[in-house]
Amino acid sequence: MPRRLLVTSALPYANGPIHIGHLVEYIQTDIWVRFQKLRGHECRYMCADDTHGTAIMIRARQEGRSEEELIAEMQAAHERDFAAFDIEFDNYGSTHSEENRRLCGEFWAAIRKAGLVKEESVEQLYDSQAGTFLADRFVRGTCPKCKSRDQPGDNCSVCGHHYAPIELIDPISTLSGAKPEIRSAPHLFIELEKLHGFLAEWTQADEHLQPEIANYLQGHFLGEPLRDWDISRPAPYFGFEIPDSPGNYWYVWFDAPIGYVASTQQWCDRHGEKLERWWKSPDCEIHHFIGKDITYFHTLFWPGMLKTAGYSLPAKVHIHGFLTVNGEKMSKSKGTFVKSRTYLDRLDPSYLRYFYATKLSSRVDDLDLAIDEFVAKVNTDLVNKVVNLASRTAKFVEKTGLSAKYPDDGGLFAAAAAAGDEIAEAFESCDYSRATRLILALADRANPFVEENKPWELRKDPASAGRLQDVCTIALNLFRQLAIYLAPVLPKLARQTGELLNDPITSWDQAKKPLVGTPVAKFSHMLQRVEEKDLHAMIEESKPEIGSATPAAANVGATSPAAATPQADAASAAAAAPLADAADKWNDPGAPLAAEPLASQCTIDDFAKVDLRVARIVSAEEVPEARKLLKLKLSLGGGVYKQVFAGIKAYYEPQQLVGRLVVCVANLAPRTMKFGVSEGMVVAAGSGNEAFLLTPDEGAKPGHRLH
RNA sequence: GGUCCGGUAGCUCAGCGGUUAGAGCAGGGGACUCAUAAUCCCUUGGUCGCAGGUUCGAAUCCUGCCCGGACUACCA
Repeated sequence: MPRRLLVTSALPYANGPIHIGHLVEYIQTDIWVRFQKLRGHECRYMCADDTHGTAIMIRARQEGRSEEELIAEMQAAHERDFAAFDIEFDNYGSTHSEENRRLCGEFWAAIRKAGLVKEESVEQLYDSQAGTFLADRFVRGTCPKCKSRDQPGDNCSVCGHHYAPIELIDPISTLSGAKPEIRSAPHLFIELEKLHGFLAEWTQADEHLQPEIANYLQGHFLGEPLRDWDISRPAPYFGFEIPDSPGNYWYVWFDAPIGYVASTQQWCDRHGEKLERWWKSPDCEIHHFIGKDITYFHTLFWPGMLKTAGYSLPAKVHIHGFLTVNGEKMSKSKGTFVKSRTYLDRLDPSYLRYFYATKLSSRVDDLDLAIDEFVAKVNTDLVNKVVNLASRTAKFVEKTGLSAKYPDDGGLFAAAAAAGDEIAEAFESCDYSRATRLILALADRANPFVEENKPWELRKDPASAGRLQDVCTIALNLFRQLAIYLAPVLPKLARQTGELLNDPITSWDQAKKPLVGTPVAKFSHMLQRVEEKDLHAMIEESKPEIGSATPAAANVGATSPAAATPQADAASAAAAAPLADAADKWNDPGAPLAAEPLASQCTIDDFAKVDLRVARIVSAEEVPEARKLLKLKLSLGGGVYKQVFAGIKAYYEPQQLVGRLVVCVANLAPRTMKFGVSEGMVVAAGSGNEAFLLTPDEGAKPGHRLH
C-alpha cells in the first residue's frame, strides 16, 4: 500500500554558500526521499531559500543593491550546488514569495483568532546612524559582569555570562561604529504557554521525535512555563509586513517554516494538485529533516503554529548532529570549512554521499569526516568491491549479453534478494550506516564467486563460452542488486548500471528478480578512485589567506628549545629511577611517585598550551559555605588580577597566604562555581590529603611565565 | 555544576540476557592476474572503561565511579 509522504529539509539561509556541513542534511534527506520513491511511495521533497531578516538587509545595503537581487543570486548558487550533489527537490522555492506571504497571513489570522497574540514594549539598541535596531550579532561591548572588553551582544566569551545587548557597558554598533541608543518599540508575542498541554503531549507521543529529543524537551522546556515568543520586528526589516500591525514585520523564524508549505503550494499549482491533500490530509505523512540547532523551532513553535492553523502535524521530525572534520569542529582557519564549490572542483559528489551514508544513524550524534577514513571507505567499499564486480566481468559479455535464463548460483541471488527487507528497514529508520553495512556484506559474498569461477580462464576455451556467459550473468546480477540497494545513496551509479545492462533501475523490487537476456553495453569506469592528495588540496584551498596566525606560531617555536631541556631531563631521571645513584645521598622514598605514576608523554606543544605564571596572592578569604575552598585574588602585576577558588582551605589559613608568591595556571578556562567565577588555578604539590604551594626562588616577579 | 549520548581488536563499528565476543579496514603469510596496484584464501590481535550487584548464566540488566562528546547554565 503506497504511502503519501511530504519531506522537507531545513531552509538554507540566503546569506552564505552551501558547505559540506549543510550537505549532511540535504544528503540525508535526499537518500530518504529517493528510497521512498524507489519503494513506490508517493513522496515529494520540498525546500526553499530562507531569505528574510536583518542580516540580508544589512548585507544588501553594504553591497549597494536590493535584497531581491542578492537573494536571487544566492538562490541560483544554492540550487546549482544541490543539483551537483544529486540532491533532487520536487520544488525549491523561496520564503520571499507571494505564496508564502499569503500563507503567513493565513497562519497569522488563525493565531490571532485563537487569542495567542499579545503586544508588549521591548527595549532594544538602536543605531541611529545606520537607521536600524540592532540584533545581538551587530553589537559589541564590555561585559556587565566581568568587565571584559569587546564582547559579543549575547554572551561573554571570557566569563560565559549571558546578557541582553542593552546590558552591555559602552556598546558599539558593528555596522557603523556608532554608540547605539536604547529605544523601545512595541513587539508582538505569541503566548506559547497556552499550547503547553498540547505540546507536552505531542512531543512525547507516537515517536514524533527521537527519544533523546523528546526527553530533552520534557526536561528542558516543558518542565516550566513556555516563554512568549517575540515574532515581530519593527521597520526597517527585510520581510513581510504584518497586515494588522503596520510598521512591524514578521520575524524570520515565523515565515521560514511556513516556507515549507509555500514551496508545496508552488509544486501543487504546477501539477494541478490540492495543497490540502498534502498538508491537511491524515493520509499524508509529513517528515522534517533538521539539524539539532533548530530543534526548538521545529518541535515547539512549528507544531504549535500548525495545530493552531489547522494543518497536519509532522509525523516525524528527524534531527541530526553536526559535521566535524578530523574530530574537530569545522574551522575556517584549519580549512575544514569546505564550501560545496570547493569540494566539487576536486572530488566526485558520490564519495560524499556514500561516506555520509556510512556514518549516519537515526540518532542526533555529531558525524565525523576523517580524511583517511573517507579515502579508505570510498576506495575499498565502492571501487574495490562494488564497482569492481562489473569492472571484472562486463567486458566478457559485451558481445553476447546476459544469458537468457538465470543460471544456478548456489543461492547467492536469492540470499541477496531476501536481505532487501532488512536493508529497507534500515533506510526507513534513517539508519544508513546499517544499510550500507548490510549491502557491503553482500558485495563480500559476490567477489569470491567470481574468484571461484575464474571467467578469465573460461574465456580461453571456446567450449566454455556458455559457462562464461552464465558466470558473468550471475556476477552482473549480484552487482545490479547492490546498485539497486545503493540507488538512494548513489543515484549516478544506478543510472550507469541501468545503461550498462540496458534496463533502467526504477524500483526497489527489481532486486528480487534476476535480469536476463539483455545486451550489455561497453564497460567504462563508473567511479574513479579518490586520491588523498585531492582532499588535502581541497583543505588547503579552503584556508583563508595567510594572516595574523603567523606570529603566534613563531612564538611557540621560540619557546621550544628552552623548554625541551627540562622535559628531557625529567624523562631520563624517571628512566634511571630504579638504579642506585652514588650521588644521591638523600634516598627519597618512592611512595609519592608510586601513588601517582607519571602521566602519558606529552609534546612540547601540549606543554606550551598551559600558561603558568608567577602570581602574588593579594587577598585571601574564607568562603563560609564552602567545605574546601578559599577565595583568592591573584595579582599578575600591572593591575591584572584573577579571582581563583582554590581547594586548600584545609591546609592554609587565609592570612598566612596574603602577600606570598605562587604559581598559577593563568589561561585556564574560567569556571563558574557555586560561589563565583574561578579564573585560574593555583598549583600545589601533594596527594589527596595534603597540599604544598610552590614558591619561586628570590627574584621572580608576578607575571613571569614558567618555561 | 546539570542533562543526555557514548567507552567492545591499532582504526571505524556491530552485537545489547544464552555456545568459545564478531565484521570491515589496517598488520602478517600465501594464491591469482579478469579488474581502477583491484580480488581471493589463511592469519595475528580483545581482563567488552573500572568496581560492585542481580542471575544457573552479564559485553548485554542495576548501582557507583572514571574517561570522551553533545547540549545547557544558579537550572530541568
